[in-house]
This record gives sequence, structure tokens and C-alpha cells, in this order.
Amino acid sequence: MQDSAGIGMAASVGPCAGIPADRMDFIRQVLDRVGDKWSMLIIAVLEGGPMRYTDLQRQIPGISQRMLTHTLRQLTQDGLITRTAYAEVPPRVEYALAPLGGGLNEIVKQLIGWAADHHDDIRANRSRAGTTAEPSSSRS
Amino acid sequence: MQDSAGIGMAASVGPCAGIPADRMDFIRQVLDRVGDKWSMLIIAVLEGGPMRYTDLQRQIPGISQRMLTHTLRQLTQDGLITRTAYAEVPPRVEYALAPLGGGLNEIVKQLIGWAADHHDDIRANRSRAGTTAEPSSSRS
DNA sequence: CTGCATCCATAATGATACTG
DNA sequence: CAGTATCATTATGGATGCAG
Repeated sequence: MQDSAGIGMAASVGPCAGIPADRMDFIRQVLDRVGDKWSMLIIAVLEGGPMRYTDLQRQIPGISQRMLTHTLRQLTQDGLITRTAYAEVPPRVEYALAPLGGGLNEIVKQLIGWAADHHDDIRANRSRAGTTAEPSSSRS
Repeated sequence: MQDSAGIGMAASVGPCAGIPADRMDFIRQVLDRVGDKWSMLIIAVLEGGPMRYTDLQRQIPGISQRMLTHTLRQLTQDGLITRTAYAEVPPRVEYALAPLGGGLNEIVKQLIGWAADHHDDIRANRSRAGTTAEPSSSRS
């Protein structure tokens, strides 16, 4: 169901509080896909070029074969990455960024850049852990 | 992990393949924080201005109180958003973007923009569900 | 080598009822 | 209104075995 007309309507949203329901709709859909721990990580790792299954497993410490396989299949189905299987012995399978995933990678790179700039701040803030802004009263 | 087949190319994982371990380190840390479904969504929703607890719950369909509370607390601890509690009756608590979260919001907005442009493509690709790229003749 | 299937343990999350 | 507490469901990780 193409909501291209709906996007046009939602595009003119002002600075009012809240996001139109239709916009919230596909935001949710996208975050459901790439909003997990592994998807963006795989996208980021694949920026360096095509990679084999075991290479990815080695590049991403902590990921289980279950999740690696699952996430790779999901990203492939979504057209974000390509899976190229060579009928050889031993089998060789290479995963690479698809054009669509390349576009997403641009966003991911910015996220990583932002992380590099502010992860210190985040860690510092997290140490305070409990600092609640108080408006006027002294007790909350 | 023996590269006995002697394919050769995969073994020499040099500079092109992947991300340095130290960089991978904080990428993981950041994605562990904002890489979940709800964090970025809350950041995006908060762009419109300060919001109360129930407003957020209303703006984000499908989120449970548990996750809303948990994510809000986490974002607050990380310094991405601010929590302002007014000692009134009835109680009123407003959440707003902190400067740090505002910077992240810029990334999130781009992600949303990307989503708006390509969510159709993703859905189309997902429908195919099984299209495996075939080795285009010349490789290796 | 590249996966997939399964059992099990542990988180993460959702749903509901309840409290200050 | 703004949360907390508890339970049920799901997601994920770990290990193992198996198949193409």
C-alpha cells in the first residue's frame, strides 16, 4: 500500500509536539528492521568490502551463529546486502552491501561519527546516574 | 580456523576488511544504548518539544509502561534527555531533549528521511524473499 | 566452509494489576 | 499522572549435532 500521497501531507509538519501517525508508522517499521543490535553493526562492518560468513563472525565478537545467520538473512531479504554463493569446494559465500544498504551505511557512519564524538560525554553522564533536573522545588 | 583450501584472499584480511577492534568497541557500546527499538523513537518524538509521560505513551503506540519507563530512565542517565519533575498535584513530569540528544536527533532525522525514501523498496525486496544474487560469471 | 535445527538457560519485552 | 511490581511470552545466546 503506497502512501506516497500521505508522505506529502505529512511533510508539512511543523514544530508541534508529536509525529503524525502515518509517519510514525514507517518509522516503526524501519526501526524494527535496523533497530536491533546486529543489523547496523553488520552494515558498518561490510563497508570495508565483501566479507565471508566466518569473517563476519570474527569481525563481530559476541554474535552467535544463530543471530548472524538470522540477521544476514533478514538484511538480504530486505535488499540491504547481497549474498553471493559460489558453487565451489569448499563453499564460499560472500556478503556485500547492496546499493540500498550503502545508503543506510551513510547514516550509520554518521551515527558512528557522533558516537566517537560523544561517547565520552555519555559515559560521564551515566556515572552521575540519578541526576534529575529539578524545576524549582528542592525535593521530588 | 585453518585456511587450508588456499583460497588465499580471504586469509589476508588486511586494512580493507572491517573495522579496527578499538573502534568496534565503542560502536558496540553506542548501539547497545540507542540501537534498540524505543530509544531512537523517543528521541524522534521528543523533537517536537517537551512531553509528559502519558503523552509519550500516547505518541508511541505499542510501547509498554515498563519499556517506556526503562528507556526514559536510560536516556536520562546517558544525558540524552532531561527529566523535569514538578512537585505538584497532580504530579507532572516533562521529558525533553538534552543538547546531547539533540545532536543524536539530527542523525535520527536522517535515518527517518532515509526510511521515508526507501521503505517502499525494502518492502518490495522483502516480498521477493529468496532472491539470491548469483555469481556474475567473473569473480576471483 | 556455510549454514540449519534443536534443546536449554538467560535475558529482554509485553501485559496486567497495583501504588504514591 | 507517573510510575512500580509481578507474571507470561518472546528473543537471544550457548552448545551440540548434522547437512549440502
